[in-house]
Amino acid sequence: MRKIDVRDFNLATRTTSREINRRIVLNLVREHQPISRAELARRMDVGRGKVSLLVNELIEAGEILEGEFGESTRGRKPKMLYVRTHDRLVIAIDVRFSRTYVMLSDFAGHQIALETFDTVFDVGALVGEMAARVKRLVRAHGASGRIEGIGLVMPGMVDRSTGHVIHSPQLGWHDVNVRDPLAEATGLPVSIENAPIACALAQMWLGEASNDFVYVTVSDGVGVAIVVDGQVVRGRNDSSGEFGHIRLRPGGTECLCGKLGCWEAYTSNVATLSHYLGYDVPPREALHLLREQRISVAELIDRARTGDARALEALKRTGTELGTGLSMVLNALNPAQVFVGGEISSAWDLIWEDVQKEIRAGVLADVVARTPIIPEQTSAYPRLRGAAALVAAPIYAAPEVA
Amino acid sequence: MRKIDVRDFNLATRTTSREINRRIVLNLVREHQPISRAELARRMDVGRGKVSLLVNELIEAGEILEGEFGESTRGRKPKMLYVRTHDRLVIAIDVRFSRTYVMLSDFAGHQIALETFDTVFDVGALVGEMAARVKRLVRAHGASGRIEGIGLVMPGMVDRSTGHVIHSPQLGWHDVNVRDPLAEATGLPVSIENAPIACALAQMWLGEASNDFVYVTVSDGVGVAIVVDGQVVRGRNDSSGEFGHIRLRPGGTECLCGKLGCWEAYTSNVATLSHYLGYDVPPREALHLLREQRISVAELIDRARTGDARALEALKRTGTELGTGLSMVLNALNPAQVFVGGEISSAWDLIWEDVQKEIRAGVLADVVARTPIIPEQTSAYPRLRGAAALVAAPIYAAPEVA
DNA sequence: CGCATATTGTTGCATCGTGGGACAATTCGC
DNA sequence: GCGAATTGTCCCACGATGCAACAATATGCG
Repeated sequence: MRKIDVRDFNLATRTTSREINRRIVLNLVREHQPISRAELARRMDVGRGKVSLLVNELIEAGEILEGEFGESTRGRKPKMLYVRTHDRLVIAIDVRFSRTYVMLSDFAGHQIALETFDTVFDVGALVGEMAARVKRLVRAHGASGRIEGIGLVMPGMVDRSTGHVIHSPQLGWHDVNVRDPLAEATGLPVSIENAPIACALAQMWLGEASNDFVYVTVSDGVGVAIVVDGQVVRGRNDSSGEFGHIRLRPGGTECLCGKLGCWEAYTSNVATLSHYLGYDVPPREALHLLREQRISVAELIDRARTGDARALEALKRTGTELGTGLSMVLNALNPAQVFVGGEISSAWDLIWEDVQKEIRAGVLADVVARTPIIPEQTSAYPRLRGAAALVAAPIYAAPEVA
Repeated sequence: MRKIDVRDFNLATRTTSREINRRIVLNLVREHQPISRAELARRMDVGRGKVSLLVNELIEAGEILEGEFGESTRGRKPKMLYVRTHDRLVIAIDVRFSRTYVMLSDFAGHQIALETFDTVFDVGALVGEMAARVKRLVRAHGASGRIEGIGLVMPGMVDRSTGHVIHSPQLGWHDVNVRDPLAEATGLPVSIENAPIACALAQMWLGEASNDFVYVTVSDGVGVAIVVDGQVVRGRNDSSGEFGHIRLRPGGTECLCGKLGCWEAYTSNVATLSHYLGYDVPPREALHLLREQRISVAELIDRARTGDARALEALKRTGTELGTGLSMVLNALNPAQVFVGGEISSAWDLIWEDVQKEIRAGVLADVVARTPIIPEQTSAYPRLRGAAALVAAPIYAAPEVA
């Protein structure tokens, strides 16, 4: 039951019904491919006549295509339908503190080629480097299809509508327009998003997520993307999901944000490192060690697996703190699923007990404690898949109505 | 940008476009009444012809009505349109621990008559008493219109779809069906909801709320209703918004829920009382004092206003804790507005500085600290208005599409 | 093979929606 | 009294759904 916003509503025009139904068909094909027209008609509970019309329009538009004939126990064999993905290409870019990743993928997020380079902090230089890589990738592997756009994941706070990076401590940027220069340099449309939301979009459009979930990213900091009813919750100032800066302990450890006792200060990669090195290492110093790759969480996990008791202890401590924070998220939002991304997820078998124990202790109701918590490995490149999803999602999203 | 749920979608039928546009017209009239057909056409950017059709259908259906002629600088005088509310009546019921409130109101939430009685904890007796009051109110004041339904606000966790009270510590109920017996006893449709969500609905449909906000109720406990994009966020187990049981301090004060250090344990009415009486009063005892009306927060506020320094100190302490918790909510959701309901809101002038100070300290970005925090007086009967909104809202809500 | 049966996909028509312009009714200014 | 502006209604072209009939195709069985 949704209230209509009388200052910003969408009237139904003559073609609205058709658009809605066409989009539903497209999504049904996406989820159930291969699927026949008749099967679609059964699932949608409408006549095959209308489905044929809608399907033919989608084929015309290049959204879906007909494949081989399918099997049937009796009667005419169905012609199976697929979403067209293999020859629709996407450039996905993930800018991180140390390195920038540029991937060429198809519309389903399948990797075709991947390049990386050292991130440069000057806007012009960064855009130039990205554009050069894009052109090279397109020249080398772009023959198999059309490039539909660029999805760009930036660290920090971004304004999706203007394409500006509003604030990025990692890059030292304030209100920098990166979308338009990149679009101009490449001639491709660019969508920009921050990392947690991109990861959430990847799960929603290319993964296994339901329509109401939360994606927690654990890296230098801790970010949370909130998805309600299939929509990302952005908040009034594009700054929802800052669970990382909710205070876990009054007068606790100093956080990179300057406040004391933030959740992030106990469970980020920086914090994990601090757990290992001992608390006399201040967070900024631990951050520098991490960034200069003198030590990494991945290495810590290696050490823990090969018998380093202190490393294991540090990870388990992070797990405990992670569980405490997750119980906050669960209490606040009661999502259907929680995804956890970041290096720490590859130590999930080592820390899960500790995570779970804290969740059980911190959550109000037993059913909520049983919310599925799903680790996602960094090796799956969730950020890059998210960048790809940025380009694909608008094609499949529901039309805005009423 | 919303993802379509392929397991639960709504096809556009032949009449969908009309329904969408009719509902938009209804809401425009609701917000801008009195308004003419021509003005509607301008706001909607469509021809007056279509608006006339839609308006006439709505008049036929009894949703809106024509009033007197309006003014215009030139040309034919417009016939003004109004939402029909005065002769559409609603029964609003608010069941609280000590007393139950039964109100007869019109569709706009305007009170026509109000009765109260001591809450009885036996389901049958409670339903009987409620039904008797409803019948009496309808006999006495119901001549002016048709009763469209009953909105019932229950303390604790409710399942809106089944009409069951799943868990109510205040009443000592577990999984009790209260909706169907009341519907049968009165012959009226009954909608059931918990208190925070009802208050949020009242603000959204009868008040000044935007489409993305949060309603914090402070009473025996602390509850938060979350509204995103004009929709209430219920969560997987109908238990979202339990910010009250996020831990503020490890090993802190015992909460009524049994855990230690919950926000609720520091800012509920029970907590405020504890601040006044001194912390050696355990929460259950403070709760009993409150419930037996040996002392109330309203009285505490009176004392503070008449020079009782300890009372003022207790309130300010509650304000500080309230601010801490609100900063959590702001960090987590970045809503456009926050409403605060409960007895404490009538001491807002006394505590606002303390609230604001904590919000400033606890929130990550300055803009977020400037989120409007709006106290709502209990004298406005937000729960009862919410109960009324329960009946009215489905009439005005957007049709579910795609 | 010949035929009944079942299934898929297409076509046609009735009905109901928007889109847009012409038209009558009404009021004000000159 | 007349022109101009404004409101509300009417009408018709076109687009979308809803439904049923129809053609195409495959299987099973005598």
